[in-house]
Amino acid sequence: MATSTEENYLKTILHLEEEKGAAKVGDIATELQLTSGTVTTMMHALSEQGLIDYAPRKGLKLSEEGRLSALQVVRRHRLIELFLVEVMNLDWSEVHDEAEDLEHVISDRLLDRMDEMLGRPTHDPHGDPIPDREGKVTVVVSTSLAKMEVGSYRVVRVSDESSDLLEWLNQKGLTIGQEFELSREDRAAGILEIRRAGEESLQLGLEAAEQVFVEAI
Amino acid sequence: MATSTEENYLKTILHLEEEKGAAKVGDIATELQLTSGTVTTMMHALSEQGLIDYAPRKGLKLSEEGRLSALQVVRRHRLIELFLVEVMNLDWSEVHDEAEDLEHVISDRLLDRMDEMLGRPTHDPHGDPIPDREGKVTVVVSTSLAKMEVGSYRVVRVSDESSDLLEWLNQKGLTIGQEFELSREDRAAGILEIRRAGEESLQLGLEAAEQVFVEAI
DNA sequence: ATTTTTATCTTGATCAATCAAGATAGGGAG
DNA sequence: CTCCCTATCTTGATTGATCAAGATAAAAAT
Ligand SMILES: [Mn+2]
Ligand SMILES: [Mn+2]
Ligand SMILES: [Mn+2]
Ligand SMILES: [Mn+2]
Repeated sequence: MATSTEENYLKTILHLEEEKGAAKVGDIATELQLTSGTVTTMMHALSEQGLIDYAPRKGLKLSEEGRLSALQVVRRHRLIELFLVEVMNLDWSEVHDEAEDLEHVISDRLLDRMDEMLGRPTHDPHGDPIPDREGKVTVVVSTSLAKMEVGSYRVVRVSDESSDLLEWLNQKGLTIGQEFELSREDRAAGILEIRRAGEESLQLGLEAAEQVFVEAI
Repeated sequence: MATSTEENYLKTILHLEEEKGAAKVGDIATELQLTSGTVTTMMHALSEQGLIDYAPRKGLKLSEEGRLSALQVVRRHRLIELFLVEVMNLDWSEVHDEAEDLEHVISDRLLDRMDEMLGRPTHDPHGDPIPDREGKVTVVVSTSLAKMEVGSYRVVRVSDESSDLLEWLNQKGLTIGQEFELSREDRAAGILEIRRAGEESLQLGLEAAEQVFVEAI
């Protein structure tokens, strides 16, 4: 089996492929906070194991086997996050780091118990889809709030990387499923205004809005 | 902080000190399935960090700090085991291995949630005491069933090392708290006979009885 | 077509954890 | 008092993961 280090590389490559179409050595290094030389070395190792197709200097991509492995890690990560929120009552802002470690040690047995206990859920606390045991993923259609025009929207997904933003969103009640009106977009000032029935209006910066994904309603 | 490898060494040393009075390099090697040279190297590292008092060739023992660290790992291990049995509904025969890994990655935060959820328990599923946050441990008084004479007893603790034995005990209803009568001890043949009201009598070998700890009633 | 830039690669080194093989110290046997 | 046995130690090597510094190739700029 892949070591936890390798699992983290695979997850990062999958993430970059989904985000930017392809994973480059430099991007992997940035995301994992490593030097590119270190990443190059690991690319050889992963290639050796048939987890990626790697042509030095030309590019790399997950092999079918690598993609499945990566999806299994993502599945573990997201199920664990949901478990921590639903069963352990931790806040959605504090489960990511914990899951980052647990995802590498939890047994299939225990994972299945969690899955069962949670009723075979399809989405994690941040709105990300949970791959099923075969690696199938429901696509979540959504656009970053930062790109939207004035109108009515529903929160569909939130980036789980910034704990601070998650805390703020939670405090303001901007959780998954929440509906609201984007009442003003002041691109020059980089500020958006959000309004909900019976609530005070809120302002948030574009950088924050980048992390919130919505669908029109 | 100590690495998981170091945590496992500390736990083993604590175990040996409790079991045999002192931990020797060779015993640590046997228990962790390593060569003695490897253990010697780690002894220098642990000594360096002030976790053990080590005099080459003379002996070693946990320092106060090392003892507390070891007890924290044991606390994590046992709380996790209990959580897996009580909350996750895993069998007491399958939680040890899982806890062996989880004990090194779980956060204080999550551990405390488990502790809270379980009602600040004092004993794990096998009857072993759970050290409190300060490392205080309730002593469990018990003797191995293998050493007992015919009479009435209550199961107080069971070794958690043999998954097979745990499964068998569970199937026969010989769980913690269970009372029974030791009706025959045939030392020559290495067989003990156990009887309970309204149940068929059971036979078990001395090696198995070694692992079951009881108190007279 | 050259030159320059820059991402990627290679190399030599380090650190943790480990083993195999051989050295050694100390407690017991004679 | 010497010899020997055995547990413990030391040494040299390996593997995984990493970095710093320098080499190189492909793309971009001139
Ligand atoms: Mn996450
Ligand atoms: Mn991780
Ligand atoms: Mn255990
Ligand atoms: Mn362990």
